[in-house]
Amino acid sequence: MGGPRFEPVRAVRAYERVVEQIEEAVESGALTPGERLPSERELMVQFSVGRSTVREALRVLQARGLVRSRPGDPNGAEVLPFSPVVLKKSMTTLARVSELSLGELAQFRMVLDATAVLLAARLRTEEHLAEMAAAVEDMKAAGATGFGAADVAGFGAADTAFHDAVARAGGNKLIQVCTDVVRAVMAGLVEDRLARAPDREALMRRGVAHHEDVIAALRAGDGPLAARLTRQWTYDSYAGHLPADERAALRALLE
Amino acid sequence: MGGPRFEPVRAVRAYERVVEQIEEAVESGALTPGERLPSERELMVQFSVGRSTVREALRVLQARGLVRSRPGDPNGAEVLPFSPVVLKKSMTTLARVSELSLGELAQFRMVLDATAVLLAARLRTEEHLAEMAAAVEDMKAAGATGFGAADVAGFGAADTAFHDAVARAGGNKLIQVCTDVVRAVMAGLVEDRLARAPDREALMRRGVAHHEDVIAALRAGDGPLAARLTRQWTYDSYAGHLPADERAALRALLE
DNA sequence: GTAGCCTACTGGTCAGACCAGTGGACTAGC
DNA sequence: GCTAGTCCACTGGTCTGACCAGTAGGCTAC
Repeated sequence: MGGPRFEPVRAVRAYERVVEQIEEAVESGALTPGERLPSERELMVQFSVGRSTVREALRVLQARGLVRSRPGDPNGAEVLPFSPVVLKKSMTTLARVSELSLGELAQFRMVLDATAVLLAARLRTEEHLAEMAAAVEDMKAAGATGFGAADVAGFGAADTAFHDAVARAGGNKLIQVCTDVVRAVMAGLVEDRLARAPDREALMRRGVAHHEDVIAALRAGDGPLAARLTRQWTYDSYAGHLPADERAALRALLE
Repeated sequence: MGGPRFEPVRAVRAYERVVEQIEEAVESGALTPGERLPSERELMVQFSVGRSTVREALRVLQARGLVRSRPGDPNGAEVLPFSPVVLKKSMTTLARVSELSLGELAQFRMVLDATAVLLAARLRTEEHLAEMAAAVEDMKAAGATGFGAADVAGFGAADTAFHDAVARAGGNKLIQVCTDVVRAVMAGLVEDRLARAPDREALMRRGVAHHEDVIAALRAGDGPLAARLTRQWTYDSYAGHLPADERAALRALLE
């Protein structure tokens, strides 16, 4: 302990203080989603700063997904409910600049998807099961009409709906958001490969069968079985796209 | 298919196009971390927009963690390496507004930590093991000098260093970042409870023993054992802070 | 009663100005 | 020759004032 510890003085910009105050109001619940902020000209009076300062603050808040502003709107900026788009954005950035490999994404997803179904086996309701069944029906429909690009997209949307229902049934919002984000990132990496796969018809059929097996396991309350099925499915889906070392690592997670 | 599909025309703001171009340059690697952007006045010429537009674009890029600008810097804004602070920020927001419970965080962390050690058992090098051992020594040191608030903080820092080394050994950057973020969020939720715990001395001692067990398992290459130890440790650490239903869900993940 | 216009707002953008801070060039002193 | 100090060109941060296009609600004329 050598005397008083000085901290570097950090110039705190005016717009940062504006951001802080509004952010605090939103996160503390003083401003709820759907409510409106005062107009920029009103805010510049309340904070006694210039309009450019207000605007920069609003830009930051918008980038964080807290508010949205529309030109011409007679009301001010709208407070938004939380949405994972910012999380998705930063995770996509992480994937791009950190060069996340497909294998790392697959590991992450395999583990979290398996956890989601394990939890869902305990907590699922009939409504959840019905939603999953409906999603599987959509997958069948997309598979029945043909196997063009639109159908592959529809199949993917139904698949997402299925996993979303599972994640909600599991009751863990963090897992729900993260698996959703990673699914989107991975879809961006392999979508064209999948759409052009010559055996995509067989793949889709096996996918439907797999999801039905999972629903059956969830209905029976057999979490470990559902988790095993999910892990195996993830492995089967991506192992073919991975180099040998990443494939081995993924296999190690199968248990 | 009913005729051409019209998309809603979205007014694309000028600053958004500026953001896009710079973002693309950064993510594609045309601009590498440490490089400098031109000054705002130079950018406003290159993009032929006003300075406020340039500034709003830079604010957005700064909020996304891509650049940083300092007043008075004769160079322009600096391109930053990826850092998980934005990810952490949005996950913290998720935790606050979505009311993520401690149980959800614990589930997430238990599963990912266990995965990290499982992978680390396969891929760990002697350097990784040495780093982990050093972190454990730091934990011992923090525990030996006393049990004040500063020592608890030091203990936590060493604990973070340990888990960071494990995650790096596992080779999955996504898991590394996510566990780090969640650890920070959870620490914010329970730190005061932990610092005031009357039995924190015993807790810290058991923590040291646990981490040494994990290192031994990793050295032996026994991933499943290391994973089991990790899960159990997470459960023991947080079960006491959870309501009954969340505790039961967490126990279900122990396997 | 309704279609259309009018108007008072909104946010988006620009131009220009000033300030405080930075860092490099330049210079005076040793 | 080298250092300490000054100076200056330039930076980002902020404010002012202005204009435009878009929106919504009220008003008017049919």
